[in-house]
Amino acid sequence: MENDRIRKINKEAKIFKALSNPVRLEVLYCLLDGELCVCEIIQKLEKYEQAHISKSLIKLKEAGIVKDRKEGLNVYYSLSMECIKNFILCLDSNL
Amino acid sequence: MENDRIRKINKEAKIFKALSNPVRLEVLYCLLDGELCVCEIIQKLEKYEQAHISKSLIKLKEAGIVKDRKEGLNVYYSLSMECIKNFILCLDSNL
DNA sequence: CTTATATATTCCAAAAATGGCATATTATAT
DNA sequence: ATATAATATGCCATTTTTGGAATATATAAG
Repeated sequence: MENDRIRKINKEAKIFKALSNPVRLEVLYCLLDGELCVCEIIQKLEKYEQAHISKSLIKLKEAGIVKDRKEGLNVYYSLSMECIKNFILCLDSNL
Repeated sequence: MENDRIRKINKEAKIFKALSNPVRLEVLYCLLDGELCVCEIIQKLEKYEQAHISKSLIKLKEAGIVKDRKEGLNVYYSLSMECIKNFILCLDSNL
């Protein structure tokens, strides 16, 4: 159906929108090598506020780019799309 | 230098931002199979205004995603990054 | 039950994106 | 010089995003 195509495009647009912000990209970079808890990401990106990083992760999650997993007090995030990592690395080597 | 990293991230964010809009994505889809002039894109996407499509192409161009080539009255646009097509196709098969 | 730690949420003003409409530019042909 | 076709640009009201500061929630430990 034509509507499927439109739904797909909108979903893709949402993915790209989630990636269109430098802070969210930095957060994503942190996850390229594997799962991290929020606190570890906060340590790596200390220049940003905790709330900012939390919001960034949630936006990435809503777009389906990362998934999360709760363990005690911590929440662990990791990439959930193979495509994304490849693309980021491809961009990286071409910019 | 650390600044290089930041410049790179900002450039990537710009690329993602350019792709974060459904109309611009539809325009990009038109170009996946090769070069087209603006008038051909307008025909394919007749539901959108000419000005809207023109602006979309320019935004994609500013992000470095497409390049253009003038020939008489026409302007031909085409993809300028290999990564992008691969990523779009990968997304497409996973959504 | 109180405290501490990790993470998420709310509120909000400033900044940026969106898209419609009108208009401008550029190139070609007559 | 004029007309026409293809494309780009400017203006602008509306919507959306951004990020800071404060606050809330959840889990664990004492």
